[in-house]
Amino acid sequence: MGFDMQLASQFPALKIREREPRNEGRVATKSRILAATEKLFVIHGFDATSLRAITTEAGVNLAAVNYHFGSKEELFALVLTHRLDSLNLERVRLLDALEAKGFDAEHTVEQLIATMFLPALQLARNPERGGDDFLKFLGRAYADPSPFVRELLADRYAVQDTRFVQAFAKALPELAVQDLSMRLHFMLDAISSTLASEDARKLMAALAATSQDSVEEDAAVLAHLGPFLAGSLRAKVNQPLQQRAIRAVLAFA
Amino acid sequence: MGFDMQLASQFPALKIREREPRNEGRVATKSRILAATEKLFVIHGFDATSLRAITTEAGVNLAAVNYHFGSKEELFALVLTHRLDSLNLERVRLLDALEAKGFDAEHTVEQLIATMFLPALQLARNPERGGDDFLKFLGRAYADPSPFVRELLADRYAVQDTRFVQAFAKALPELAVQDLSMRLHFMLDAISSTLASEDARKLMAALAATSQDSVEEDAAVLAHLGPFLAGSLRAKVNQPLQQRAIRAVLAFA
DNA sequence: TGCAAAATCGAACAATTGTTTGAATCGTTC
DNA sequence: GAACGATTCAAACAATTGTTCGATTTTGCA
Repeated sequence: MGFDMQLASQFPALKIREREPRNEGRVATKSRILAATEKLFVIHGFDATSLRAITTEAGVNLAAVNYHFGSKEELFALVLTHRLDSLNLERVRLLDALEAKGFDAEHTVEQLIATMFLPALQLARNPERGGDDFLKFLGRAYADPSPFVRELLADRYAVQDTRFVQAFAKALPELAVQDLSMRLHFMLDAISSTLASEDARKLMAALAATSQDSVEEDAAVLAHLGPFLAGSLRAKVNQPLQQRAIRAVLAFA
Repeated sequence: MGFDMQLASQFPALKIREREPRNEGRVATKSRILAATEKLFVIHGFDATSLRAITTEAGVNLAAVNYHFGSKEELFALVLTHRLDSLNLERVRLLDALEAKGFDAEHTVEQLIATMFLPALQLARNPERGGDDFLKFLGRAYADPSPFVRELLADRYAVQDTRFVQAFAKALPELAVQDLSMRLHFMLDAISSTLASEDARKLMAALAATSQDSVEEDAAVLAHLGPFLAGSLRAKVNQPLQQRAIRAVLAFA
């Protein structure tokens, strides 16, 4: 799977032995730890997941984590970025392809939304890439109060975020940057916390259940997500009639 | 006061009398703990906030928490529910008032959204009720992985949630329950995680900054939030043209 | 003022945390 | 088979956690 190569490129400072692992045992220890980490972080978060819980789940010695990964934080960062980087690359690749081809003038927003979420949907259906467990993990990470986790995510997302913000700004020139920024923020917050929430994920699974093909599933989910999110992005601000309606509520407070 | 206390502890023989009114001492200890707890939970979350950090911040003895509140969990529950209950009561009261008066037929959704969020906006401006620190705290609590926190919130919100879901369902009869449920879920997730995020809160503050009056501030924020959220709730699903646009994206994946 | 109850205090508790150590074991190469 | 590095292992590390204890001080009411 070439995990060690990714490992080395992402964390050059990490102490990794020169020698290629030749037996199955070493690789198995590392990957068992990674699998157990992903599983347990999903459930309990970063702080509440102990190394002992991880090593017990993985069936390896406690010291193995520090030996192979250096520290708990490095382990966490590796588990997170390992899959997240490929997800983000795919997102940007898709955006590049769409921009090269040109968007449908009428549905640029829907297409941008589809571009943002399609890679995640595909990842969710592929157990090899972590499946929907990883998405849940990602959602948890977004909500994690630990400053270390927050900084890590901010770094990893900074680049691709600006790409999409620019694309949306171009598609919605009539929307003030303030409003666009707020709405995109809402959108991403909603998506990420939804990924972490069990019932919402079941709901989305139900939306896709009617379809057979996996491509059809994606299309079905996006057909529900897209208009909903696009509607929020396109809404006009500050219409006088709405203002009056809101003041009717304020009158009672 | 702090000076006298220091003197008294260092030289008990001096017996300095700080003639405080009866309960003031007790209440001061309790409320100082509550204030410190709110502040620190906001920053670090439930697990990562130690009782020692709380008691140091509050300037009280470590044992005071267990003496006055029983346990860390009970302290947390008290801090949370103390303010949350009044917030939810206000929400439902406002909903009752609006339903009694009758909604504007054209803007029921905007009015419902205003009803949901106005009490929170008012609380945010009132330091006596916790100010926006409490909202931030609430947002954190929503995202907390600790099962104890999640169960606590589920209990507290179950009742009022159904009230609003029913109201929205009545206002949006053409929307499938599945979709309404998903969209409301998204909306609440977005709001709660936004409350916990520093930059998003500044953004909302900027929206309100143009106004003088506090009522005008609320109106301004709701004028930006309302259409945005209402737009998402009202969006039509599954339009053929949008379907085609989405498939254009799928073609690249 | 005196006395019981309430409150505060320092100290220690047992449990758990991430990490380190040094010896034992395994696998590969000479 | 010997040597050597990589890996595993049990054990202990120091630090931090929530909680409890008994003594002391403060307070409220007679």
